[in-house]
Amino acid sequence: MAQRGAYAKGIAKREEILTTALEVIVREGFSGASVRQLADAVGLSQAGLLHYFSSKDELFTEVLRKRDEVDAVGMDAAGPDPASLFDGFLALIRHNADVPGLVQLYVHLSAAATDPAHDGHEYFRERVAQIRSRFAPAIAELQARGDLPSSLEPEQLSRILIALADGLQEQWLMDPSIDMAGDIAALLQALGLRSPATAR
Amino acid sequence: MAQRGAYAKGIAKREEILTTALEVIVREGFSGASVRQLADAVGLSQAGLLHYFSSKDELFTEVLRKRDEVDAVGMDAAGPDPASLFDGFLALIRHNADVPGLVQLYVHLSAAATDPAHDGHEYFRERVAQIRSRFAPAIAELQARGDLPSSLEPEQLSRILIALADGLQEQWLMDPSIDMAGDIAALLQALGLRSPATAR
DNA sequence: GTCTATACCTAGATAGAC
DNA sequence: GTCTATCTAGGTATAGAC
Repeated sequence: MAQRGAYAKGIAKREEILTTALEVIVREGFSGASVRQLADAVGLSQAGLLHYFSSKDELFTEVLRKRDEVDAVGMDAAGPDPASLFDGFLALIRHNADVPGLVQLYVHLSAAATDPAHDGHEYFRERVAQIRSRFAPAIAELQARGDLPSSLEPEQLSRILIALADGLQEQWLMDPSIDMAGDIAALLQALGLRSPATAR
Repeated sequence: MAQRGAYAKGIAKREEILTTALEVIVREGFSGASVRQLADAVGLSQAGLLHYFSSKDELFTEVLRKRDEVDAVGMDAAGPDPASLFDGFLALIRHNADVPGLVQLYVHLSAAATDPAHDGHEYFRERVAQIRSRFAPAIAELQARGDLPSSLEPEQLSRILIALADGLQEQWLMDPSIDMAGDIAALLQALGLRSPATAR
């Protein structure tokens, strides 16, 4: 099955490219990283690299998707308590402070992807929707338990937390001395949440 | 004084360019607005326009500064009550929903300006610092009055509100059905604030 | 199916004429 | 102060070798 073999090889190469790109961005940051630059790192020509991706924007979107996969490993270890979802959320944000290059990529791309014509538009829409659909039930449960104010819609608080995380990443890039996870934890605490993550 | 005259004319032209650019962006949106495009609208060549600005990024940064000037007119009408500061803040955000082009410009530029080499870097740093220095005292006063929880540092809550507004603008561009000001007002209310702005 | 080489296009920057 | 012309960088498209 020559076809099957070649196909599998293509998939593998794609994965290899994404993994390498992720490493390069973590190591050297994303300051206007060009396709040629990444192509060099992978040992391909620029056109060779774009054989696997339809555009620069798609390539970088896939890099983020790859990052999500890697991060999900640590995130999915959420316990039965709804509050533990926030623990994972905060752990992720704490982790972000160790990979400024990826934060740059994320901030840059999420801004560009607001354009419906951008190759990453759907990815970001789905990402927000997915996080919201995870958060909302946990929030509702915590509200029922009296650990979060019921005046906020669960979907609304989800949106707020996502927006807050995004905005703080931007501010953190401008001034790395701020504590992104600390700020979010403090807000959750001020809203009445009690959990390991907000405990100081 | 020919020099003086020429100087004044240059200033005036600069203002004219910024005003026109603002109008164009409001009217046609900022979807990869190019320098040439704006130059056409002003009746100049691309090089002619860049005679007044050192780069594209500086030009667009100045457009935002111009927007701030215009907006400040409505914002500075804050009353003596510290809570009225939030009224102005929310009014501004409500107004943003009427000018998607400017929100696009803001989101795009604030992401790009996280790079210290970006011409708008200092502008955004100062902008955040300025808003923070306005918010913090008002927050402290509201905390003393028991209208906001004291567990949050005033500077911290300032950062949170700025980040939230920025993040919501991004989400709103992705999905204009969300109510940016409504979400922020709901959060302030959940934190205990009572004011005209949060009243429904 | 994988990849190189090359040519192309857009767009910002810059030099120099007027 | 403003233009034309040119330079450069970078993303994209295509032809064709393997």
